[in-house]
Amino acid sequence: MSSKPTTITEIASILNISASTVSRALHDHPSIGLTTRSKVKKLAKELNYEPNQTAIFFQKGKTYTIGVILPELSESFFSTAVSAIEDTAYKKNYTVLLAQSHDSELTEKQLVEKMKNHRVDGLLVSVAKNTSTFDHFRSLEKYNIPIVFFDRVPEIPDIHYVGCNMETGTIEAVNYLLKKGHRAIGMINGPKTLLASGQRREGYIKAMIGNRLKFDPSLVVSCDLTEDGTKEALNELLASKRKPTAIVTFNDYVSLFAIKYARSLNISINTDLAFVSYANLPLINYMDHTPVASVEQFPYLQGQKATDILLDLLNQKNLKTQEHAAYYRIIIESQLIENKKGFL
Amino acid sequence: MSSKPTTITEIASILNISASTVSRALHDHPSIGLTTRSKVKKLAKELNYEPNQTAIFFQKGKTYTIGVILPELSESFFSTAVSAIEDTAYKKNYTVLLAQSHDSELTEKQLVEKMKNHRVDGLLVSVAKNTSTFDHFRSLEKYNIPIVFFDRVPEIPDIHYVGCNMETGTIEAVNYLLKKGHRAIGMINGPKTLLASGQRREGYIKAMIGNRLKFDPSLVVSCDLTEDGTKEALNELLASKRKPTAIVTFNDYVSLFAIKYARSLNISINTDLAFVSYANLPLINYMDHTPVASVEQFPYLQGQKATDILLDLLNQKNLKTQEHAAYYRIIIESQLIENKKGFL
DNA sequence: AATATTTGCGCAAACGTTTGAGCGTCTTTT
DNA sequence: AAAAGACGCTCAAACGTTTGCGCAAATATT
Repeated sequence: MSSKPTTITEIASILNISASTVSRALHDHPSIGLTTRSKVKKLAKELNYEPNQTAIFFQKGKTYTIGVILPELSESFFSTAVSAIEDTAYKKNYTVLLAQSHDSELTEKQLVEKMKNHRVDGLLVSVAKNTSTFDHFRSLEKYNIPIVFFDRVPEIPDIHYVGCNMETGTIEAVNYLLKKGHRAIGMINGPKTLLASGQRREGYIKAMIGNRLKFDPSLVVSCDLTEDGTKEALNELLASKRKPTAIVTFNDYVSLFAIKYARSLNISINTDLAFVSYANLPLINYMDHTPVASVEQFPYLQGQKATDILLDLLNQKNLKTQEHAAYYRIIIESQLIENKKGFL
Repeated sequence: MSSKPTTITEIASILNISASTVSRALHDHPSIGLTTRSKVKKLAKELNYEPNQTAIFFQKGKTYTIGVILPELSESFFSTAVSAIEDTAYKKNYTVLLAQSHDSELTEKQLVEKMKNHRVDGLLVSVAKNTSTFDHFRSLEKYNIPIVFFDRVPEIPDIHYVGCNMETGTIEAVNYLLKKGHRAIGMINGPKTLLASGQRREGYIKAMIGNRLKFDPSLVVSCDLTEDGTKEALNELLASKRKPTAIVTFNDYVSLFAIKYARSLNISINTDLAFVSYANLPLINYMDHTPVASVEQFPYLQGQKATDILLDLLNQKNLKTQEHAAYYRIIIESQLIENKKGFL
């Protein structure tokens, strides 16, 4: 019934050769003759030999596991990012250990500890929205566990990351709205701890100034990304002197919260008040009242790049290249996508 | 810089005792005296000792990894199920190896092979929608790797599974519509390979007959769950002699596709044509035109139960209980949830 | 024909932990 | 006081693989 898997040693004893020869033969080591090599491979195939990964992991002192810590798996952005991470890692025989911080700084810290204990080879992190200290990540580097941040990148120096530059997309977004005739353009931004919030703000300012318009700080408010927070933010904007006719929101969820609330105030979406957002979630395809445009952040690409970088770092470590040249800072340019829905 | 982690042997040599004593002390083995035990634990804490998992995995001949194969991670149902699996597994020191079949039978087979090679201890599977043969799963059992199916459960005997009984929810759904006065109730069902499709059909029939209504087979059509397939199915229903005033759809996506298409035909949703669906996706909260009710399938609970069962099976295996009593068949009753939206 | 080089393989150690068996030493029982 | 038992610890093997080193035989170089 439960036939034990074949081992290298068994193959060796059957062929009356040493285990090391078998190992080398299977790895096409040049010092093994063609005849024995083919004999070994033939028998291995016959016996359905599969290398014992746990033994290899142990022997190599590596787990071939990369940890992934992100806020919320059920968010479409992250699940497609994970999908990319998974695909990329699998191709190089790496396994993905997944964990969600649920956007809590405390949980995030605990997870970092757990990952360390699990001896992951490296870590991919998208930080919780309110994480304010970053010592827990620094400590991992002491253990020689490289970290690559993606998407939610903290504003600290000397880290590897791949992020999406929100500035370009934001400039495009504001320009788009200006072209449509809007002048009072509001922004519901995210928490100030996030790099992306700063970029959005910068993009907003640059676009305004680039069009010889003055920047009105009261039109940019931040929120905590919750439904209630969005309501407050929208109230604030609607109460401002120059009532905006268009609003750029931090992401699609905020946008949908805002749209929902605005409709409850009998504001007609995209005629009285137009929305532009970020993320371009698939659920937008099902909606009736949606942002007129959305800034795509390329989650699959981000996940892929981040994993590539991490695997590269792990190889560097292998090669004992103590001085890795520099920090990877991959920036993907965001891109405004106009929302072309059917007639809905 | 890269301080190597402490090992049991190091602790042993510092205290001038044997490694086995240290190991036993840390595990509170009764044969170790109180004094040495506390000495060991104290030093272990000081040196920040963390057991080398790879060594333990290797030694125990287990990977402490459970594989998860599911169709699509980005579907909200599965991502919350994975969330549950992850949580449950982590508590027992298990790691989750994730893979997506993208609803392809071929990919699924390849993944099963990969999982075997990775020596996962057990497998959690939700099958691809068109998987028709199941030998690839059977072969794993020969290797003593237990499988627990969840949600998308194949219709084959002698398997462990946790599923959601769609019959009850469907009966509730049809009763609900009947109560609202509908008489011509259509159903857009899923592929016939899925157990859940049969259950929905059964529930539909039982509800009709239970209300002394005759069952009209032309009102139940199946579709492949794609947008185009949904259109076809809806066309078919609309063309039938008794044009339905309400439709029960296989899941929320199908429902939304159908609603989208129906609106394009100028059919007024929930007045001309009411929809009831399954899954109760969060995105429903953002929609304007949604099903009036949805059958909840409890993804978190399913993931949790399935993991519990798998871990239990793994323990049985440990205890060399060759004859495991029987097959786990956990069935969670689905439940109709009325869609109480604000004024939207 | 003698020396140098290559080719093909085996030996043994190493990775860190767990665990059955063994063995002194101290305490208890008769 | 001798036998029996409990206690506390050590020894050594085992898990499967990789890899530096060494050694013989075959081949190539003078």
